[in-house]
Amino acid sequence: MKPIYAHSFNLTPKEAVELQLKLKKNLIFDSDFNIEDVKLVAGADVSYSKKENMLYGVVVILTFPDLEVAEKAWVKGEAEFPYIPGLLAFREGPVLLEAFKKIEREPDIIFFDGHGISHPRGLGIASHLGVLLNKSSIGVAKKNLVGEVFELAKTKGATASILKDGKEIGKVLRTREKVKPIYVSVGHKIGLEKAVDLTLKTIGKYRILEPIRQAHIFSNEVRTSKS
DNA sequence: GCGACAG
DNA sequence: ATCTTGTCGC
Repeated sequence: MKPIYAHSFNLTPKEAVELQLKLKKNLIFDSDFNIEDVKLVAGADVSYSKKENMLYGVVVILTFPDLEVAEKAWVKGEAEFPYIPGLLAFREGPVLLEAFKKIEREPDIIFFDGHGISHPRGLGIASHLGVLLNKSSIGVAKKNLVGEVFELAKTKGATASILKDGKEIGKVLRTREKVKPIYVSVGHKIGLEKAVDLTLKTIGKYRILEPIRQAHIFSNEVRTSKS
């Protein structure tokens, strides 16, 4: 995969915020995305070596709806931007984009480990990289970042709104009965209902959806064995 | 000023 | 996220 847009990630936090506001204008919501046409889904994640200050970005391609791993790519790169809530894409984006360049198969959609538009300025890592790659994307986080989260039933598949300024910016989703929920928001080129629906369809036997789970496992493998 | 704060 | 041991629960 190749990004259609490119920009420097070598920015100050203030410049990064300004860029987010510009990139946000490229977001497309609720396009004619069809879950029935999905053949391949991607999961992207990053692991970090504190000792070496290195990031390991990985992309895993899974078949859909069978969820079998079909392709993997990884890239090691120096962590040049600090972790700042709201600016995660500037830390993890570079190494993930390099990993996407190595991927040969074209996924129909990408799941990112982090938020989409459920973000202080409406442009989390899933939205940001979705725009640069011109690809449908969904943000799936394990913790909330902004907005008010409502209670949800204990049953698998239960959802509740994440509201900010009176608007629904994402959904909390229970992926397994009585297990902590995950936080789903639109990244790019898809609507919230379909994003939640597709996320639920990528749940295997665990709390975390298979695309992200496999990416997480793989990123830890490359960090601990191939470094 | 204070508290919150994806990975 | 990483570092890091044992421990509680299905």
